Amino acid sequence: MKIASFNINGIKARLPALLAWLEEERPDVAVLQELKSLDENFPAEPIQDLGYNLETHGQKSFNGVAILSRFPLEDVRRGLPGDDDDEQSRWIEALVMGDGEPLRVCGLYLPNGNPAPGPKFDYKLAWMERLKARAEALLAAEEPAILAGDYNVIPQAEDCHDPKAWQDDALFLPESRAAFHRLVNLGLTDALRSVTDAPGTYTFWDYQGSAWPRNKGIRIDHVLMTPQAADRLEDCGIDTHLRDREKPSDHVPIWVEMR
DNA sequence: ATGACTACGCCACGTAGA
Repeated sequence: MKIASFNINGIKARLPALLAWLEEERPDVAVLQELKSLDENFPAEPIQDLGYNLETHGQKSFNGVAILSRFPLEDVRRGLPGDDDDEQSRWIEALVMGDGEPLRVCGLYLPNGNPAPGPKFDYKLAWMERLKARAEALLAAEEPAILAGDYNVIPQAEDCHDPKAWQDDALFLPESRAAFHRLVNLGLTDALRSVTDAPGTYTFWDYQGSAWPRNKGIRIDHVLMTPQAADRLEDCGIDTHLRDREKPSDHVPIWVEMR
């Protein structure tokens, strides 16, 4: 089973690119971020026509997450628990009912947090505390689960082209990295780092300043797995080639192959 | 270097992204 995460930076602007990628790579499950669309405006039909069940959690203009699956989805939950006043659409999860044991797939779009310090950074750190609480519950269940998405955190210096350029950024500040490591240290596996320790492995390149041709990227899209899911991990990769296409997202997909 | 992209939305230029 192949599960992928892709920050598409606008479903309306990116539909052709998304459909082409789905047809080529044929992930069994995909979580999407930055839909920037209300659910009622989401172009569901062309995606369903490719054989995907679809669950969205959108909002106007910003944010927005979705799960696509060739298998039936059950127990779909929208919104990260822990703050009933949080109106930003950044979390969706569901049970993927494949051939074997059900797999819980969580799709997340973690807040950017800039400028830091400030209220947006406070929101980011509070959101990460809630994420940790949800992860603790998933781990306590001792079931296969993956948390995939745009984490907006550069975990370590080797995950960015120029650490100095990012040292004051909310994506790389010590508080953000510490919160990410507290999450992983609960007992989750960073899928990409379990298959390679190569530096220069990125998932995002800014549109500005020729960041892509100069490979001035950062690794901020991650797949974290509970032990029961990590035991089934066969491979993990990044579809870097999509960044070379017409009208690309500034992110590229990351995927895992599981038994 | 007062630069720099792209998507969105009360459709014009401000906000947000990272």
